[in-house]
Amino acid sequence: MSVRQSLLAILDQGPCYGYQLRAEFERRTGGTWPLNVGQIYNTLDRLERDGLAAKGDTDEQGHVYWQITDAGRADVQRWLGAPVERPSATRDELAVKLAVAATLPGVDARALVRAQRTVSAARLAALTRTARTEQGGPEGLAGALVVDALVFAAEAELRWLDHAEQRLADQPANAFALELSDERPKRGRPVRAEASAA
Amino acid sequence: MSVRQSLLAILDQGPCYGYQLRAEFERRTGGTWPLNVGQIYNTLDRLERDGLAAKGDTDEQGHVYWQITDAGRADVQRWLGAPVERPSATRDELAVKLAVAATLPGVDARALVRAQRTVSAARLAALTRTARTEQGGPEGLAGALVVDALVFAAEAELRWLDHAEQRLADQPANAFALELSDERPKRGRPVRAEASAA
DNA sequence: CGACACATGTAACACGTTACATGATTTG
DNA sequence: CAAATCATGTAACGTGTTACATGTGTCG
Repeated sequence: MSVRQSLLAILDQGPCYGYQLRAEFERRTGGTWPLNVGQIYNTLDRLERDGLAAKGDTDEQGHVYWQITDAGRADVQRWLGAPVERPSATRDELAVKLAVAATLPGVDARALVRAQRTVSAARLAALTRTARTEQGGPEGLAGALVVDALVFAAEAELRWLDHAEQRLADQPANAFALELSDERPKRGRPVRAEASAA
Repeated sequence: MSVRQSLLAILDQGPCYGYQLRAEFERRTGGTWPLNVGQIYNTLDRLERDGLAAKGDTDEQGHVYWQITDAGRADVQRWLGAPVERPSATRDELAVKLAVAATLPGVDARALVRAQRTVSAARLAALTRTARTEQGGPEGLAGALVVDALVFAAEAELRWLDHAEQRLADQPANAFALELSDERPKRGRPVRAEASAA
């Protein structure tokens, strides 16, 4: 969703052609997330399908310019006006993995945590290095913002891993282990506690 | 990817039927991420297509049991053996949005940050409340692990938002603003600095 | 000329997600 | 009986992602 919305927001600044949109997106996000060009045209087609953008004129140089529509402008305003809501928290791949792994009887969860920690720490170090290298100027500022977000997230990941190892260490070896539940749940209407309305 | 892999890892514990898989997944992740049942059957079909699981026998009660295959077992081992690698950092929806928004001339980025902060703080508070309520026992432990991950992430998000507001406050109002770049990049082979190998 | 970047586009796929249809079973 | 849950499954869609085909213009 964020690519689509970002491209639309950029289109709101004025007509653009495909390659230009990619350049603008990468410029405004510090080049942290490279975009496959194909995705641009893809997304543009979908925006057109949804009536948020329209294929416009073609340059003397052959550049195909796209324009935002009124509906698109409204969509951008809605996007910028509303905070990002994570649907009961986006599933975090690492958290899912660790939680599931910790409940598997045969798995050494602590080893997993330690291995992950090494990788995550290396990533944080690399990010910190990047953060120091960030340039000045508007583009650099935006880029710094993004890198900071990644740094903060990486730090949180590390803290969580340490915290998780502590928890695992506090418990006997297989305290998290879960066998497959054999309970055959009874079908049918469950027993309700008390009377409901009317 | 995490749902798919998790289901496969659970299947590695023994044959399961659809509903059971959902129950196991939710049990092992503290019920934090509810799963639509349809997705289970969907995923099972895809696992079968990829040769990682196979449709097995049917119960007297009509339960359709699925089994993991050898290839599936190998896949689980690979999954558990390798750390989670974020492809140059998964795009963070909030970071993208804020970075792009900050570079749009007409947008009040600080207001955006403040609005987001309110929402994020509320989420953190709710999570903290959940964390306190977590139950004991293996399931509770796994659930606590997950909630902790969310708490750490939410804290990082808040810290980043504050940090971002600081950065925005330090700069003159439109320091981040970026016009559409008018540079028409020249086509053709770019000028290389020096000679390359061979 | 050949390599390479610019530029547009198509086709397919992956995973996740939801809506819907169907039926059995149990309980109020 | 009616309602609710358990249970299986189908069909469609959305975004993101990649591979591929095609062509143009420039520079060495």
